[in-house]
Amino acid sequence: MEDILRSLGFLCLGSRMKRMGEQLQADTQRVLDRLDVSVQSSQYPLLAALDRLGPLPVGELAQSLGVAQPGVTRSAALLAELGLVEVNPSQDDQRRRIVSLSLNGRRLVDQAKRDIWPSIEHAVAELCADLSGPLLGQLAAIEDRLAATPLHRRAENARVAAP
Amino acid sequence: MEDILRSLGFLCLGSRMKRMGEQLQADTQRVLDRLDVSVQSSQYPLLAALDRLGPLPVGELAQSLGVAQPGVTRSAALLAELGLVEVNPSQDDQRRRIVSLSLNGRRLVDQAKRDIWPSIEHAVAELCADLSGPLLGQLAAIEDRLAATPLHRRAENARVAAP
DNA sequence: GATATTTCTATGTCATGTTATATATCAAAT
DNA sequence: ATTTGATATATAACATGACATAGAAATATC
Repeated sequence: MEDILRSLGFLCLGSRMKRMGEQLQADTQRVLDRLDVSVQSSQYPLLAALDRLGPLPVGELAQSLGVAQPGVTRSAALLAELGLVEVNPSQDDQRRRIVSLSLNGRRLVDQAKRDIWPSIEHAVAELCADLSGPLLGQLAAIEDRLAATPLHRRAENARVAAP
Repeated sequence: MEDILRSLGFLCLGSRMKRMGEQLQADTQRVLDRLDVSVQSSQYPLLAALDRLGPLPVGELAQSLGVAQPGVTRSAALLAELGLVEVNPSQDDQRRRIVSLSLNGRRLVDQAKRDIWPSIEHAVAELCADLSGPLLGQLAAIEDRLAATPLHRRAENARVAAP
């Protein structure tokens, strides 16, 4: 069955990248499910940003993540519901709401950094290893590799192989 | 302001590709808006598939596009609402619903193929031109180029430059 | 100092993707 | 021929992205 997005080349590159991204996120989800916390894989960048940059107001968080502000407002509310982040008004500017990791959020991130993220990173790096040449070719190669061995299986192997 | 997805490298490649795909789609939308039809850029792959492969049942269309079947059911219903496709039961198998371009859909695709798609394809190709090396580097270069000159402006230039 | 403007966050609406499941039709098996 | 199972599509429920805009708070202007 012909893959139309691939056939269309540059014309539908946006759709194709979005599709690949969703695929990668879904596969990543399966790895993350080992942590018994019901956080979607798409929420981890926000947690990672807070881990890396410290508490941030909503707007700056949105900028760091490269998404629109309402998305951050909603994600933060969701994660606050789960008890992973706290949202507090800023001292000096009452308009700003500062998002920060809660104690549980801190624990989750630390555990993920130790137990899960390295194997994911390793699996994706392997997925993209030894690729060269034009972008479309590399994307096709990644799609083919993913079809042959899904990411979550690569991550398992990485975990087994790790010392 | 640090771009977290970029900093995280392989770990959040999925989120990053999804973000880039959405950006490209949004930019493409602005080019497509010249056609006075309210079709989202994400619907064009479906139309292009029908143009390229001819009438197809829902399931095969989903496979060709690499998306789940319910998405195609919904998109087809939407495009049928707009009068761009027709959905008819198959002769030999009453379970199957065959999706095909309507007369208006045919017209729209022909116009897009003539007036719009070439400039989009050209703009995206230019965006990705002269890139080499590892994937992450190429993605960063594309992000930088897009930030410098959005795709819709590249497409305009392409249109002006074309003979 | 009152008013106007700007800035920041929240909310409403929509688009589009997913999974799980219901429904309808076809095919197979007894 | 009737029942059983498989297959195709539709629907429901949910997640997450965008944009537009409302509301609150800060800042600027007069």
